[in-house]
Amino acid sequence: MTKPEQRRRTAKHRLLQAADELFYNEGIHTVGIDRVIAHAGVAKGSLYYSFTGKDELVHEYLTHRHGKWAERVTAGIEAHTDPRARILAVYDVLGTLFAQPDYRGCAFMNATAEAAPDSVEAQAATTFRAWVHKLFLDLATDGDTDDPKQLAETLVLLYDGAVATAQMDKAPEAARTARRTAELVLDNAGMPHVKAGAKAL
Amino acid sequence: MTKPEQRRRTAKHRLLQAADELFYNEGIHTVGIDRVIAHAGVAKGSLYYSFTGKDELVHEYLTHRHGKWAERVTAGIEAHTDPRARILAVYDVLGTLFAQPDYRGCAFMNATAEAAPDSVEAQAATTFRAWVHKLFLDLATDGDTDDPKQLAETLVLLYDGAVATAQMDKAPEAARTARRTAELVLDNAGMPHVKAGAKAL
DNA sequence: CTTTATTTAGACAGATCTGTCGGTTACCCT
DNA sequence: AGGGTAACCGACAGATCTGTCTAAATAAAG
Repeated sequence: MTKPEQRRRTAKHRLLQAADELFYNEGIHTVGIDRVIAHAGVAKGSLYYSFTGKDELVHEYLTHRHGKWAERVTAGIEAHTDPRARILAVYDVLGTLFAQPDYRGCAFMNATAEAAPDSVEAQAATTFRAWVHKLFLDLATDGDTDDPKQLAETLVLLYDGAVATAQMDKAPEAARTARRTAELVLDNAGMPHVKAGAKAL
Repeated sequence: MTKPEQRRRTAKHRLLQAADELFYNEGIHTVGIDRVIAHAGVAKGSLYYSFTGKDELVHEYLTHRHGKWAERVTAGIEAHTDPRARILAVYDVLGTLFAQPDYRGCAFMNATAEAAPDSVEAQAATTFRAWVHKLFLDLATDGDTDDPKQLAETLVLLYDGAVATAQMDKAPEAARTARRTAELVLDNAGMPHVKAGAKAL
């Protein structure tokens, strides 16, 4: 709006981008739609033309966060073939996340913190958590261990621990701590070390 | 208020109690002072007579949470003398916390999620985190290990992981997962197992 | 070019939220 | 009894927040 430069993307897209930045950085309840439309450089009418209301905007914000994060994690995993390396890769991706200067924790944990039990936030958080669990359960099942389910639970806990510690203490190194501990857990579960190459990519 | 029964405790005390319940269960930004005074059965004037404003109420809410939790953890620790047992006791206390039906995560993590950088919430969270780190660093130093600092970091990560997982998945068993993993970490750090009794309390 | 979809600006309603103020009532201590 | 503190009630100001609406400008598409 500031300048009559040609409209970059659609209003809906810009709203989503503004919502992503503001909701993540400052919290969902904290940020009003006035702030969102101002940051997007868009009229208020466009928000209610593109979305049914703030709830839908929040829902799409979380959905997109989920999608982007899943892509990033999947890419990190798929760079390796060895089951053990694929698991550890998740914590390396976490490390790159924590290194971002604007890191402010998991969008779903933060949303849950201020969400009512049956809100869109809680809904999105539930499907996100299902994804996290499936992720680690699949990875753990690919390894040759006694109790992949318990292993997966432990890996999820290390994942959550890294995310929370990194946020609360502004400590990006939590990713390495989690990774180191994960290695210990994998050793204990009888997950074999890398045999040959697999440094793919 | 409902009945003219003799005033139970002071208005300030009831406000604090109401704030504790509502802020913890529903979030700080979500709950307005009208809800707080209604739940406390107290006039609005009493709030601004006892506190300078909502911020102070929030600050005292978090301070009291900190104090009560510290007491509880300390009590759990002091039931043991063996360094290893004292560390593991923390995760057992977490287990009793998660078992509470109203458990909704760490008040300080939740507060941080919706807090501005220099808010009272952020302030209280900082001193809480300092306490957590000192707690584990002291415990780790008491054990006879090579790198107590790194050990403490790992234990904090497991603590945070348990707290976060238990909240997100409504999974109280995360405490046992964290404890099990902590044992593994302690073994690896060369922390000796219980020699004799210490099953105090 | 003409129709349709998208976007804009701003005013407005209705709710809610924090904080203030004035006047009144109950309690405690001396 | 008297004086001060604590608590009450309710109304109000001012801000903010979600959502609606109108009417016009602009883009896209046939």
